[in-house]
Amino acid sequence: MSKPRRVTLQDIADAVGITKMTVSRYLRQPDAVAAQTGTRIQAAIDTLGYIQNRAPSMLSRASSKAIGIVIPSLSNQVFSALVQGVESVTRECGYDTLLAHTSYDEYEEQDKIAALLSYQVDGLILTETRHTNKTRQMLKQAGIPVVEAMELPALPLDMAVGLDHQQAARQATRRLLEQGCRAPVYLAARMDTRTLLRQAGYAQAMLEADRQPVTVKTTEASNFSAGRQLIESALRDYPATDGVLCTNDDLAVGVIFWCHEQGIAIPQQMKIIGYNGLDIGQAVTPMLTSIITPRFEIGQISARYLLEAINGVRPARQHHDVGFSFTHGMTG
Amino acid sequence: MSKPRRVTLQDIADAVGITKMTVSRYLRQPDAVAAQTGTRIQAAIDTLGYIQNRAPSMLSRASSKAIGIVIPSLSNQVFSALVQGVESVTRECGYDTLLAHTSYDEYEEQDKIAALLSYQVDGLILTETRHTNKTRQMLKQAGIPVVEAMELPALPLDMAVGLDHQQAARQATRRLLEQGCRAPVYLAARMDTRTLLRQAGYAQAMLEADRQPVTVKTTEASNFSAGRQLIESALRDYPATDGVLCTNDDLAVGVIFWCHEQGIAIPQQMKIIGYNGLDIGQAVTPMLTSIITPRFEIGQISARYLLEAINGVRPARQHHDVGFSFTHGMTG
DNA sequence: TTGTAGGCGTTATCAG
DNA sequence: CTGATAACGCCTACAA
Repeated sequence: MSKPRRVTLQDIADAVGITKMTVSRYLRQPDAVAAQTGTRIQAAIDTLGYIQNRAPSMLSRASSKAIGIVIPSLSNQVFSALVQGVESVTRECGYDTLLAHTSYDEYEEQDKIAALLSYQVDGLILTETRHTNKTRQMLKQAGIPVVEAMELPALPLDMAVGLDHQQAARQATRRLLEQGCRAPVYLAARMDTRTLLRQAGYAQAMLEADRQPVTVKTTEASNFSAGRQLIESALRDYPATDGVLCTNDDLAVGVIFWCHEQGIAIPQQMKIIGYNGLDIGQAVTPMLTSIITPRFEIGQISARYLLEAINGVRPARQHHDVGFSFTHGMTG
Repeated sequence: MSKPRRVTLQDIADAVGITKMTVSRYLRQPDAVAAQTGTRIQAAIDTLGYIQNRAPSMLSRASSKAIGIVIPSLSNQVFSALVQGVESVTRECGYDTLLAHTSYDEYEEQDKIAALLSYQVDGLILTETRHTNKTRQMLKQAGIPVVEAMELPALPLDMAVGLDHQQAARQATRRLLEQGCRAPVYLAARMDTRTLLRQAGYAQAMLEADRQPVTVKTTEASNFSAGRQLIESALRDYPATDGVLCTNDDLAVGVIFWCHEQGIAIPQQMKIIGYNGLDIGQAVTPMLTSIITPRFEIGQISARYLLEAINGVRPARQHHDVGFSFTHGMTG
C-alpha cells in the first residue's frame, strides 16, 4: 500500500513547461492566463488526473472555501431539505459543504464543531440552539460567521434564520380548541429545544383558554411506535383526551394508526395536528393536518446570510423569520 | 470580520516557555512528555482555547486521520444507521469522518469524492456501486482503500461489505408464492442499483415458478404516496395482482394505507413484503413483513476493514456477506 | 525528556 | 500574461 505520490501542480507545470504559479492561476481564474496556455494546462490536468489538495491553501490563511453544516439527525427529511437548500446556494458560489451530525447531543455537537473548525471552515450553519460553554468559546475564538437555522433564539450566537415554533404551536392549539376540543394534550419526544418551544406555545394557548395543559412525553427518539405508545398513555392517564398536538408528524401518524386499531374516529372523537408537513402525513387516511416549516427555504436563506457575512457584508437583520402555515389536512 | 489569528502550537509553547515541538508531542502522545510539563501545557491549551489545525499534518504526512463516507440520502434510516456503525468504530480509533451525500446521482458522487480526496482522506466508504469512469480513475490515482458497503458487487473497486439483495428478493418472492399468491408484482421506485438487483431476484423466483414477472415502477424517489400510486397502477393494469414485493418499506406502507382505504383485506386479498425492516413497518396494522438488512453492522464491519487496510493489513476476504432475515410481520 | 532544522503544496505579493 | 519568493503550522528525523 505505498501510495503513489499524488499529482501536484508542479507535475502539471512540468508537463506543460511552465511554472506551477500559472497552473494555480488557471485553476482559480481561467481568464487570467492566455487561452492557449489554458488549453494545454487543461489537457495535462486531464491526462495526469490532478485532484486539488486543500491543505496548503488552508494553511496559507487563504479561505478554505468551505462551510460546515451541523445537523442533529441523518434520517430526518427536515434536515435533508435544509441541507439541500444550503447546497443549492453554496454550490453556485464555489463553496464546499462539510456535513456533521450530532444525534441531538450538545457534547457531540461540540466535538463535531471542533472537527469542522480544524478544517478551517469559513462559516458554520447550526440547527440547534443549545450549546455547551466550550462550544460558545470555540466559536468566539474562531471568529467566523455562524447561522443558527430553524429557530429564532432571543440571543443568537450571531445570525438566526427560522420560525417561531412557540407561536406555531400556540396557533395549532387554538385551532384544536376552536374546533371543539375540550382536552387537547401535547405529545412530545426527545425533548429537544424545539419540542420544548412547542410545548410552551401549547401551554400558552391552553392557559389563555382557561384550560389545564397536559404533556405526555418520552425522552426517547420519536418514531411511529412512540406515537402509539404516547396516545395510549394519554388516554389511560387522561381519559378525557379528545385531541393531540404532536411535536412532529411521526408521532402524529403513530396516533392515527392506533386510533384506527381502536376504532376511534378521526377527527370526530380525536383531533390530531402534526408538525413539519412531511409526505407521510399526506399519504395517510385521513390526511394529517400539520404545520409546514419551509426548511429548504431556511437552508437557502441561511446560506445567503452566511456567505454575505463571510464576504464582509453584515446582513441588515440578525433574525430572519420565514413563517409557517398549515397543510389542508382532515384530522384537526 | 478580520479574523483574529487562530491560536497555534507556538502560542501555547510561548505561554509555557517551551518549544512547540513538545506541545505537539503532548497532543499526540501525552506520555512522551514529563508529567509536569504536560499539566502546564494542558492548562495553557484550556486558557487560550487551542483548536487543532489539520492542514499542516495533511500536508506533511499526506495523511489526515480522516475517512470519507458517501451516502445517497440524508433522510433514510438505512444510511443513518450505517454511518453510526462506521462512527462507532472510527471514533475509538481516533479517526474523523467526513460525510457527503449524492442524491443518488453518480456525477454528484464524483464531485463529492473529489472533494473528500481534496481533504486527503485516508480511506472511503461508498454506498453505491455505480460509478463514473472519472470516479474510478480518481480512486485508482488516489491509491487509498475503498469499501463499497450495502451490496456485494461482482467486481468491487476494492473491498465490499453487504448482502445479496437479489437472493433476498428471490426468497421474499418465493415466500409470497408459497403462501398462495398467484400474481405477485414488484413495486419499484428510483431504479437505483439495489432496486434493480431486487427486481432481478423477484424475476428469477417468478420464472422458476413459471410465472410472468411484472414490475410497476416510477423513477421518482420513493415515499408513502408513491406506494399508493404504484399499487393503484398495478391493480388497474394487472387486476389479478394479489401480492406485492416492495423495494422498500415506504412503498409497502403506502400500499397498506391504500388497501385500508379500498377495503382490501391484508393479507387475505393482498400480501405485502417490504424491505429494510424500518420502525414504521412495525407500527402499522397489520405489522409489515419485511427483509431486515443489518446496516449498523455493515457500517461497523466496513469501518474495520477500511482501517485495517489503511494500516497495511489487507483483509483475508474482499467480500463480506452479512446476510439478511425477515421480520415477524403479518402481511405476507 | 526536549530542542533544531527542513519540508509538505499551495497562494499572495511583487517583479518582469 | 507569467515567474520568483516567501509564508502558512505542523510533523518527521535527527541531535542534544
